[in-house]
Amino acid sequence: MPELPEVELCCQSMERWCAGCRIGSLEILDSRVVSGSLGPESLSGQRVERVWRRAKLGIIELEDSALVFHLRMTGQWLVEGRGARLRRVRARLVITDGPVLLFDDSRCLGRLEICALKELESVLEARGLGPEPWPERRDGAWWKARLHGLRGPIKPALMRQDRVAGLGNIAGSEICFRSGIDPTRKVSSLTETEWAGLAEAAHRYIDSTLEAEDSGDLIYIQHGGVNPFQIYGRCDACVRCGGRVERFVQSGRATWWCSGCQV
DNA sequence: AGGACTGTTCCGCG
DNA sequence: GCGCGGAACAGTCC
Repeated sequence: MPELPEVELCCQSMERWCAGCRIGSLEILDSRVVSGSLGPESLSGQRVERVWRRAKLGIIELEDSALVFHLRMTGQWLVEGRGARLRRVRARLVITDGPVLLFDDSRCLGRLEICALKELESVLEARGLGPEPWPERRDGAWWKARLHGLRGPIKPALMRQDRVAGLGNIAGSEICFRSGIDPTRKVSSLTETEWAGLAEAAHRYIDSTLEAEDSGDLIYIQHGGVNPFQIYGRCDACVRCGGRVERFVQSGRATWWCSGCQV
């Protein structure tokens, strides 16, 4: 469950489950998921100070070290023993006087990186991430400046982690739809009014997705959940004009759009 | 059987 | 430098 809103909710849950508690141990069941300058054993006995998000990364900050996780496509943290369907458990994080947290990831694309706390800043910096689009209010001028110089279309530009961090393929389609902008429009062609609308749409997309998904356990569409999005995955009629929603491949990723609403 | 999938990284081409 | 296509990672779901 991989974009900014899902990672944000994951970090909030992790914070509830383990902040203030101590790590018993981190057991790595699949060595492919782990990397970093420290080994898993270095986390044992340390208190969890906080869990926070940067782009699509989650950071479990401890007294002297940090566990940075990336869920990629199919990773998730689950509480052991709650009956959730497990696909592939790659690591177990045992919390003293707390739950056992499972890092479950069917495709094994997700990663855990362990580093010293004093290295955390440089570890994050090495990712080359742009600034956060949320929760701070960003205006049209900010967005225009962030994407300035890109010659391609707006939708893939929104997914550039080095320009604005945290937006993914779903967000790209959703923000274009909500702001009424054709996803194939060149970045350089957007007007001031459109930048302002895009800024508003980005913030509303994140807020409303958080609200829609913050109902206990997040269930993804293909697992029988309700589609919380306005355009993404909507094979049926457009929610605004009733017209036909189209899907096409752009920069190798699916883009959903309504030709009636997006100019 | 075959295609699609919310992410990232790498390579090659123009 | 830039953008894009494709592949890779590896598995599940339809």
